Amino acid sequence: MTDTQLADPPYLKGLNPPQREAVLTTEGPVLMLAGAGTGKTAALTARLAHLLYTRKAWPSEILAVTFTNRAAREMRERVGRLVGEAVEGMPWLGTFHAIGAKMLRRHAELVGLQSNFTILDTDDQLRLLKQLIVAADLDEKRFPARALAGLIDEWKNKGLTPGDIDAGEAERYANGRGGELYRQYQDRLKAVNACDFGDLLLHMLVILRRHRDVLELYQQRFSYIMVDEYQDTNSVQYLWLRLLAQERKNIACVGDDDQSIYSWRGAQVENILRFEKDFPGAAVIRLEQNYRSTPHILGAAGGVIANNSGRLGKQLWTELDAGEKVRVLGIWDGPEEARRVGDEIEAARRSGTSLDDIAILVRASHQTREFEDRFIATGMPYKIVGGFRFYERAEIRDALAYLRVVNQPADDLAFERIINVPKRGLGDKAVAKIHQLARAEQLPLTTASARILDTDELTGAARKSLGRLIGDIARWRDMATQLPHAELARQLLDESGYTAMYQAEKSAEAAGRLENLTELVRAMEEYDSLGAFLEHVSLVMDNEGGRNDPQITIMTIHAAKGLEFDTVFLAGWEEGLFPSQRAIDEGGTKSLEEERRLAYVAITRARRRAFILHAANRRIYGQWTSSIPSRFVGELPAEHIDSETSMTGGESLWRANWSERADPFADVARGTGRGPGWQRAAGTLNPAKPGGDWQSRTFSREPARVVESRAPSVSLGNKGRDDLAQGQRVFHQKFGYGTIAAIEGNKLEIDFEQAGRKRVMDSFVTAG
DNA sequence: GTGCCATTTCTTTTT
DNA sequence: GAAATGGCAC
Repeated sequence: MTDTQLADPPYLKGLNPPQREAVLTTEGPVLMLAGAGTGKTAALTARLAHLLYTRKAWPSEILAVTFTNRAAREMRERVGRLVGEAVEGMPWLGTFHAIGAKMLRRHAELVGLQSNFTILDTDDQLRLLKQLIVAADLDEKRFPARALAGLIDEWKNKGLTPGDIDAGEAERYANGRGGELYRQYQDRLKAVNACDFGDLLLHMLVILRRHRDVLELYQQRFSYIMVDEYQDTNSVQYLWLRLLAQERKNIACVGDDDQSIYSWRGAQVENILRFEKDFPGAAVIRLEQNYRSTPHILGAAGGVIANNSGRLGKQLWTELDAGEKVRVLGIWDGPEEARRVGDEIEAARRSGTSLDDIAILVRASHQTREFEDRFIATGMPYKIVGGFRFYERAEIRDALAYLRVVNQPADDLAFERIINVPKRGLGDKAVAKIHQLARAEQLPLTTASARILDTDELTGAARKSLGRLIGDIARWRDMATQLPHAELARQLLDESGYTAMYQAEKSAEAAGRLENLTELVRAMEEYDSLGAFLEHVSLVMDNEGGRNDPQITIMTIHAAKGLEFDTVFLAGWEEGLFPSQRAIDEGGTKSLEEERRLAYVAITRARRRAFILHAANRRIYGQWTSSIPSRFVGELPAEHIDSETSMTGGESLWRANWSERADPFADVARGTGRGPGWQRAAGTLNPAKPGGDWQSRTFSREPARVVESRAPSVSLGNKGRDDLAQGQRVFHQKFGYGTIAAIEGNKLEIDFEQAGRKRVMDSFVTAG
């Protein structure tokens, strides 16, 4: 044993030369090109440990960014194992969004927010946008909120504020009104002291650009910057990093261009391809020894990805034994796929593989269902990662909305969500009135509600129940300062009648929802404050509720990135599903190459055994449709796979349908008009069946209905009114004409000709 | 204002 | 096939 080995700190043990180089090259820019399974995380964590161990930096001086919460958690754990307690002091290890949120809370006022701003989820975001679309007198059918949300997200990912949107960009929504709506949306967010996911990064970028002092503060603080999955950074993230690294240039980025699968979220593979230009003199280190997979698995994955163009190119190699070939199974339909996977899992379990080492990976989250049905029937323990997540469940979001209203009075979206849940007789009419007042006076909905109670705008029942709600909220806010927040949540759910609502409903579903609420309250106990808990919830949509007995993991390929399993089942490798129809129809080669990278990521998750399945028939939108095997199946090198089919009539029927065609994909690729490809594929399967009916259905749409003008009945600025005086005749939507008897601030006492004397807000009347 | 039934749309992928 | 929306009766 040599001295150097003796002197080696523990974190260098077992690292190969390039990995060591990556760890020890601490100064200056470093690009680590790390293929799948090449020990990238090991190198990254060792690097972190090295910086701490050699006292080059304090834990709080290292910025370490990951993409997923899981990756952040894993890194924290692994670093913890290497350096112990010190990891506790690493406040800047996390996802881009978590770090963005943390910074933004400190500087919120610079972009017109308060530091307790709410982070909106997609649901809130869509509701808000819908309101704006309706207010702008647009047909929400023709211009769906989703489309606008996607566009705004895209802009934010590019680092564009409303001011940066030119006419050409704005043209992409509602005949050029996209920019205007974007601005309105941002204004509304500010008004309710909220921001969306994109804002966490965009606001911070704006701040770093505009405020030199803030930028310098962080440039000083972060002696070292590390970025995981660099190939998935989008423009804002890139600009962010470039600003922060500009001074010291100690930035280490890790990535693999072959695993770039987030371009739909604005990721720019170019960022990684351009790194050496951005940071001249960068050390480029390649990790090419694969420690994860057998040669057959690597060969299969390599054969597929080789069909892509413009790759940086890496030569992955392994010392492992050849192992088993990848098995390609052609089966009849979706249920058989689930059955077949279940059987194979049973067999694997009998031969000693733990269920924890097995994963089923799918392209789209709805595919998990088929497996769930089967596994529930056979009693196979499984867990679904992604898909429907804990914090996205309706009851959880309702409960959170209550807490948000308590935590942040201006949270209008949360208030809207719970105002009539459980039902308390406050329907559209009442809500519209509150809205009207809130808009006219620029008030949060809760304040507007309190004010409207002073008037006769609302009738008996509604008024009473709104009064009670507002009173409750005030009381809960009071309680929040005294009670532990979990206890507050318990009482709140009780007193609001929310739990009672589900208790009254005696279904199994309701029981599950109540359980979820209990779990929510339990989870809250782990956080220091209500604010901290809500922050966690909005950034981490998953609840890592601990279960320890072995179970199979079912998840999307996207969710699986960065993970590995002994045995992996890749389901649904059919044209139209994987690659997805969208990719085939719209994105051209670029999208198809991304799908192919997804296939590459999928295969390389496997350590020892991989199964690839494709079904001939599948139910899509509730209709049975035929599909042909994915082109990626055809790209698997023959020497690395074993194919079999369980189709009736064996290989022959399969061949009769597909193999005789020179190019089985020609029909699909050519297409015959718009519409889902499986329908086109079905058409080619069954030429006798006319393809016209669905087409005519698509095109014989009735002309879009003209939406009635919904101009606000009262259009007022937020200034007090100087057009009203005692004795003046005024008009009120509900009470009709009347004469002002008294004015008290913005409250009016009016003698109505029909309705008698009432108190109303001035914003509800027009000078008559 | 609420509840029930008919019609329509929808499926990528995540922070 | 399901979930969300829209129309209609109570």
